[in-house]
Amino acid sequence: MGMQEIERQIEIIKKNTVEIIEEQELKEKLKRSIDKNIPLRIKYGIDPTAPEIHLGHTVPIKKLKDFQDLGHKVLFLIGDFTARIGDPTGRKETRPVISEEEIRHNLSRYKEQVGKILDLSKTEFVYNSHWLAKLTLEEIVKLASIFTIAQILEREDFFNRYKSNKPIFFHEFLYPLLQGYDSCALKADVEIGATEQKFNLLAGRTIQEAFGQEKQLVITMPILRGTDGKLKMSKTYGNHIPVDATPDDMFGKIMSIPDDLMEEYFSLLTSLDKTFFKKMIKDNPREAKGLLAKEIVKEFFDEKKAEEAERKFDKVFKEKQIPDEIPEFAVEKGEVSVVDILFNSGILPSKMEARRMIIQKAVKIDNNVIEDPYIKIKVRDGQVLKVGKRKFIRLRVK
RNA sequence: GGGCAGGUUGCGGAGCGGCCAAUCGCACCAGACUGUAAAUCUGGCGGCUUAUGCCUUCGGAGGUUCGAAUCCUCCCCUGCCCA
Repeated sequence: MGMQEIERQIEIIKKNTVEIIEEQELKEKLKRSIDKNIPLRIKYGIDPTAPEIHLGHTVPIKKLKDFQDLGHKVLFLIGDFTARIGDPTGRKETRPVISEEEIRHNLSRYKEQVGKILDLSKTEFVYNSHWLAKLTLEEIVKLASIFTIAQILEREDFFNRYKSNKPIFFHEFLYPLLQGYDSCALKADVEIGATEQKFNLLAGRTIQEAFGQEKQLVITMPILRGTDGKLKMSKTYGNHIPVDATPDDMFGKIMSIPDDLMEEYFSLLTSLDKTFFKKMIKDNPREAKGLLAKEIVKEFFDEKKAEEAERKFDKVFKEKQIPDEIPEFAVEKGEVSVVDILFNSGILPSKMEARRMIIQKAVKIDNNVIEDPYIKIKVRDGQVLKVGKRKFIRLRVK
């Protein structure tokens, strides 16, 4: 049974991965795990400053779920200490220390979101401040002595910044070292991360070895592109789909992705058969996208919610009707400036913007385009004001 | 510590005494076209009760000038080179 079980597990583990370093080590670790009945320790770390998980994060988290289903132990690392440094991207510098309270708050949010994929009762949440805050200077120096500057500069981000005369702060060098040290502290057998994490993940191996531990396996997962179809999904780029979006919102966002992205989403975010969805994308892209959206919503909510989201979506965008529930805004009796309504209801950020929208014929009342930016109207109770394609507001007379 | 080059509206990057709310590209928003797609085309993209008007903005604080993002002084920050 041993060999077959190993092969079975490897097949599941390999799905959707970009790279496994080293596959031979995986076999050995699995063999020992099965023989001795000791689960592998699977590490995955996140940055707790942004307590919002999006579909991009779910790609590696789904891999964790695979491991969990195979009986291994998932260690979900909250990088509360490393967050103070910030994973070097050149975008942000040292971040403020987050408070105990924020951490606790964020953790509950994480659990809620991660719980949509992982079995929380089998997941251990750990904080790296527990060991990193206690490091002595001596230990830090030892850590720093494991790498040369040239090695650290191999990291793509550092290299690019160095080359283009952009600032690299010394503490940023610490980030991969500390992340690697986390692997020691956790005695990780496997660390999972997106491909962009490869350098940090490999640092874990080096550091574990330097500390006399067995090296962790590194499994890299593809980076999901965002709704724009170009850049990686990230809140900073505004192209993300949050896990805790409403079903309707999630559905809508998925429908807005470019066609080219469908295959990637099907493959990384659903468990549908590849031949099946490939054919469907080719034959009927619109239908395929609808199915994709429904499948993903179903994964995070349930079938009923998914179908409802689809219905609402079709209603607004296919049939061009007014959505079921829209926000209301009360206006005075008598003549009211449309610009004022647009601004005061919060639907647009400024009056200038409101005027521009009207000039661009983006504003409609009960489906009649408003042309005059200075017009005042007498509102009838229940009229619907529409801006662009997706902003609606129902007017109520006070 | 010294020398040089820089810090401009979300980002990149022009401007270098008035015509600058500030070229342009990206992002974003709207319209047309559609499958709410994408691509493309067009327009917009600091704010203000409607403006040949006013206010805020070009690292920070002062100053010169009728007038400064543009000149001067000091300060802060970044890169490169030297030590």
